[in-house]
Amino acid sequence: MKILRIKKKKEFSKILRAGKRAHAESLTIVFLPSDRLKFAVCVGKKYGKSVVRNRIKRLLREAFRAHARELKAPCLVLLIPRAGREYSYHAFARDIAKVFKKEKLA
RNA sequence: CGAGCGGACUGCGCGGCCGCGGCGUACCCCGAGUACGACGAGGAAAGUCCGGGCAUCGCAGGGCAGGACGCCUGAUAACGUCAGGUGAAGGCGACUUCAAGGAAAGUGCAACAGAAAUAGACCGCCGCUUUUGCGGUAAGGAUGGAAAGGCGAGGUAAGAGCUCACCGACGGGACGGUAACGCCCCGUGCCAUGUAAACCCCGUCCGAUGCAAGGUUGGGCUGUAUUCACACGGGUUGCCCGCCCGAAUACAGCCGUGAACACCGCUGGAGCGCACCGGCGACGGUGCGUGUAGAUAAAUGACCGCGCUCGACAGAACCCGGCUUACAGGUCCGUCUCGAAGU
RNA sequence: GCAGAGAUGGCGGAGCGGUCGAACGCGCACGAUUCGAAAUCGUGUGAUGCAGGAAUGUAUCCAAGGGUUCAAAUCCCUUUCUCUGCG
Repeated sequence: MKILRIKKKKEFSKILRAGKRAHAESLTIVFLPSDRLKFAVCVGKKYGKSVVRNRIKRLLREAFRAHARELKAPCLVLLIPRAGREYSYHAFARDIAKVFKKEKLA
């Protein structure tokens, strides 16, 4: 399954309006069933300087990529990290897997 | 050996594996396809504080207003930058720091204190007069950031550049230097505080807007209304003059419609490296070599192994030249400086 | 990315070279009024260090650091943070 990016503003507002939210310790996941597998990460200015924001985005993208193959059905996914002091790949990966299992997507 | 000063450089490395970005090549089921290949953030990419390129509006013509800079000479595309000097301040020294023009063009301001603040007599001192006042005086006291150069001697009723020496200031001249300025000589008893990062004066410079600039495609027709060639409307920098345009704007109807989109701008440029030549230097010239990010919800990460000093500040967004600020450490250079010891 | 504005007591917000620790309003504390409360009226009210039994006195502080000036919340420079506009 090809992994695509969500880019248009219309798609973002559609997910935020109709999607389902799932909360974990390190992040919040918003998802909506669709015909294609697409995702995006949401990292605004409140998370820190550009270096910090880029770091968070990379970790989230990598964590999602690692677990995306486990998904049964294609859907639109939005990853929103919880603002804090420490951000780690392992925490993100663990929580993504946990949410997929809990919501019976995987 | 210890403590410094100045300058230059560097900014974890190597291997494996799964991914990311545009580019090139190949293949196919031609599509936001697949495979392979080389390449892929910084010294500050930052702050946006200056200067340019570039682009559009315009025509850039003038005046006023406004802004920036400010010792001298040079470098440069340009600068508020850089280099070499001058002066002042600091350091034993190597060296470092400085918005460093003009206060006899004018205006303003200088609270409180103090007798008095750009002008003067409170105490004191001296003379006259006799209960007190009048005059002289800027040595001393007291206030203040500042009280009409400082200090010593002469002089005097007491004093005072009143006179003289030295220092300072101002004016003139000679010499050296492109110049800032330095140095020497002569003269003037010395017309007079500070502030120009207060207004200002003098000199030099500045059109406006910033890639969300801007360009390509983004349709055509009809009707109505308003304003208008005897100076009205619109545009032009804040204002005035002047100049430019001849049409502009709004609404309605019909067909057309991806449009907060796509492509261009978008990286070959005052480019980088080396050598030689000119120059104290900034820098310039010549020759040879080199091809080195270009995203747009926005590319560098995860895991494993090894090494060590255990990895700081930090992420390109049109491009350059500077400035400023942040930064774990490490390396190199100097007929550099001071101190100690030895010879 | 580009352009611009601001930061003053617990909060809002004047002051823009001297008498300014700083107007005014809100809040807070105490008092009056009331059986009690609200409303109203009056008085007071910044923080920290040092001295003092206390009253009080004194030094520093207007985002932070430096500069100009006799004197800076105010003028100049640098930094930090906050806010606004721009197809």
